[in-house]
Amino acid sequence: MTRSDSTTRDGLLDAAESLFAEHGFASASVRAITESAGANVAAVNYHFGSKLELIKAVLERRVGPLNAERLRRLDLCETRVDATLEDVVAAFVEPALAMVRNEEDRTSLARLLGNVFSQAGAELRPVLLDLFGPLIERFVVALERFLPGLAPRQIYWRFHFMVGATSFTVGLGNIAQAYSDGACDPSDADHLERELVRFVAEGFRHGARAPGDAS
Amino acid sequence: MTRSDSTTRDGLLDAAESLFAEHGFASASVRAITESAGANVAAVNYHFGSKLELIKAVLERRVGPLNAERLRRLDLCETRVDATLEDVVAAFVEPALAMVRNEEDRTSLARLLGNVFSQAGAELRPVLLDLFGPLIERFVVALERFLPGLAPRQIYWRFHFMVGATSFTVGLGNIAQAYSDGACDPSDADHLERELVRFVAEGFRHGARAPGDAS
DNA sequence: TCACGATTCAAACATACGTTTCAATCAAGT
DNA sequence: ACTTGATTGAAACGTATGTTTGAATCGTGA
Repeated sequence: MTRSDSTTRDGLLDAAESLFAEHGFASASVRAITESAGANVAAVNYHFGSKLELIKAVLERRVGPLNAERLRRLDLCETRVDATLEDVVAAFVEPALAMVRNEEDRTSLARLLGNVFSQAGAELRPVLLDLFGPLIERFVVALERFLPGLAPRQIYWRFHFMVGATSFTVGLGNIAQAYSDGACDPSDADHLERELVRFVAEGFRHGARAPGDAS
Repeated sequence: MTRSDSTTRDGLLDAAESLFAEHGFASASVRAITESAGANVAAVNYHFGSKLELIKAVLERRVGPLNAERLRRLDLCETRVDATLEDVVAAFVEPALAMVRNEEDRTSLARLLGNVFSQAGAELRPVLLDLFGPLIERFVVALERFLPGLAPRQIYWRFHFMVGATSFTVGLGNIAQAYSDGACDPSDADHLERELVRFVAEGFRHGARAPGDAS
């Protein structure tokens, strides 16, 4: 059995992802993870070297494809002349929301990624910056094209607000259902997507000139 | 020495707050907290009963006054006839940002509150809903007045987005400085406040009629 | 001065943690 | 069938965790 199709390894990643999402990185123990995966306690250290490396592997397995999809959609925005600010925002937001879509297991990957920044200790911060840094650069450049007249710090801050609103919604959208007495329905993904994209786009837009307006 | 002016008790709250913010609830140990407070290991269990009760006490000490201030400012909005949507948003956002303002110690209370929702395990969720439930109700009612024509679920979702953007900024505003190459300066609180309030207000506003317009 | 409740202290409690060890087992290659 | 390297298993490693204990200490009112 070669390293790339080890079912134990994948089982550990799945179990770890689920338990990290449910209890946080620190509180999900190696023992709970290996037991949930039906593997031996030593399996984590054999396949990944340490718990920290396990965390990195879990993150990279999800964040990589997610950000790749975001960039793919951003590319589309930049080639089409009729693209709008909403399209750029959707390129960032929708791939994240798509992970919660039709996801019966709410304790899984979605909440994990939503809370990744908040839960990440100092040792994970560099890893996250590596994973998100290039993405941020590309998005800010694209946004500048759609938001002439805004200072860089304004674009960066508003981008930050977008990340916050998106992460919070992906990670904790289900609690909105609780405190709104059911008015918020996270399973109505179409409505949620539309609301979030327009909320963010309008927030971005204010104070900027129309794209192409050089006045 | 009466219970209300125990310097050990307050020292524990201070130390716990700082360490919770820096390492998270799970990773900050009772031993590290008591040592940082210059107290005995048993002090936490003597004064609070358990680590979980300590966490609750730390939260209530900060969230109580914060939300009281938010409601005080919301009252002002509801009595003044010339209040705007921006004022309502500011009533929610600014008291939170004020905690980071002029705060040299970035590892302290601010980040703690920003990440409270994400870090809270299942056992803290009810506590948070108790602390924030009434606040949310009041704000949603106030927002409905300024946003006629919006469905309740729209107001609730956008409120959710506001909480996300605010929490993320309060808790992790310093990382924006990192990935923006210094373009974002969290110490320029005036600019940050203005940007966040307007971002959120414009996000709220879109699709609603003007206040008082019954068409 | 004494007594009493409140508080602090060092020490130990039982349990959980991440990790390591090394023998047993397995899947292929020869 | 035998060897070899990869993988798994049970057990133990050392350390850290939250909590409890019981004696020592403190402040204060009688």
